Amino acid sequence: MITLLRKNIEATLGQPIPDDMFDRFIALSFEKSFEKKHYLVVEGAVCHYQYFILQGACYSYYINEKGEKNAVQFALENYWISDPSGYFTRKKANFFVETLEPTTAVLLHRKNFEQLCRDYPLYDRFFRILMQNHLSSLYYRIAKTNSEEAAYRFQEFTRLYPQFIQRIPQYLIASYLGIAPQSLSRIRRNLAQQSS
Amino acid sequence: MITLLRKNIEATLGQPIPDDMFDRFIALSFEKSFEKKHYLVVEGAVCHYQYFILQGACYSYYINEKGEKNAVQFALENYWISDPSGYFTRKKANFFVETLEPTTAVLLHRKNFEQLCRDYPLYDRFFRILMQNHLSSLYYRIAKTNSEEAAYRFQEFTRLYPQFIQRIPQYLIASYLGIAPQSLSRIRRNLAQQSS
DNA sequence: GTAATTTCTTAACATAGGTGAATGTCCAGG
DNA sequence: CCTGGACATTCACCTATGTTAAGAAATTAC
Repeated sequence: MITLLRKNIEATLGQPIPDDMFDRFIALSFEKSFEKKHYLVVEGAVCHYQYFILQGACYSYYINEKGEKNAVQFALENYWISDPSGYFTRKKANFFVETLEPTTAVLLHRKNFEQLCRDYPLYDRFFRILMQNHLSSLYYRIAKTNSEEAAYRFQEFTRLYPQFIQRIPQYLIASYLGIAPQSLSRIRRNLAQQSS
Repeated sequence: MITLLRKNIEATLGQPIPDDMFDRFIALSFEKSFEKKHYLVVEGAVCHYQYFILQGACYSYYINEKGEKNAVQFALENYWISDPSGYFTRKKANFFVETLEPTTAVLLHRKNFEQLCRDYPLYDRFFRILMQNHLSSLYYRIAKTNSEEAAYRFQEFTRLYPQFIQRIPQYLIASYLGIAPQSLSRIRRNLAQQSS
């Protein structure tokens, strides 16, 4: 199952990596399984790990003043997830990360992440590219969120992430899109009627 | 004026850098001035440069199907701006970048950026941290956009970026916040009445 | 298998924010 | 100094989405 990680690194870098380089990653990380509804990261606590999902599903979210959950990111197999600002700055996490299914992940501690980058500068590059990709998709998302209607955003979401639709509860998708679950229900109904 | 760049790098890294390292940056980049309303990046074209603003102001935006401009990012002195996905991937830019004032910037070509990272791995780290910071603020922005009302978002914007309010036209701030310029006008009036 | 809980749907009503049009203000260029 | 264009404001009206509440459906726990 761990070969998924190697493939992820090589695909991101656009080149194969030597065995010793990958072995170093394995030596500095470890695999762990979690039950459904387990908190990987808790808001306000320090977030020590970055998670690469081998199996399962989880999501990060933030709770606003009114106490509403707002999904920020989803992660299935082959995705990385963490509290981006907390992990890198060692400050308190802004978001929660919680499993949606029984989940197995590779955990990389911040210290080991830094060690890894020192040992193999190619890992510095790997994480840089990972973040570039992340950044691009976030900009795209912001642009769409600010300028398109909810129905369009939902269609775009199903087009880009068809796997998510199957495995993630609808009320979380609604909050990811910035709308109420009832509104998403209504939108789905309208779209279904139109296409029939 | 170029010392602003050095300070930016050192502040981001959290450590001073040796002279030869900074000189290498100077050797691989160049300074250029632009008039107001000049396009630094054009959507659909390849974006070769990353810009560090020494003086002036510019913004990136995207145009949706209806032909509406949507501000994505603003940049004043001491800010970096580019088309994040186009610059790194060599693919076509998604966004425009345009000056709002006469602007002087340091231009770093993608090839030289890569050279720089090869010559000094600390630059790899610098750009990684730059992106981490960028990523954190984008996540924060998404979370707020999806869960807070426009009036709150505007107040948050003025709190975080008071300098922007002075120098950036209101209709662009409105589009950055995801609302119509008339709505921002209304919001400002309501806030002014409340506080008096 | 049944009860308890969580998620989804529907409907009626409320409201934030969009739209279009008119007017005002401020510059920059001739 | 005048004029055209860009930006900001206001208003009246409209629509997408939020809200509240209820019940249906699906999932989980015992």
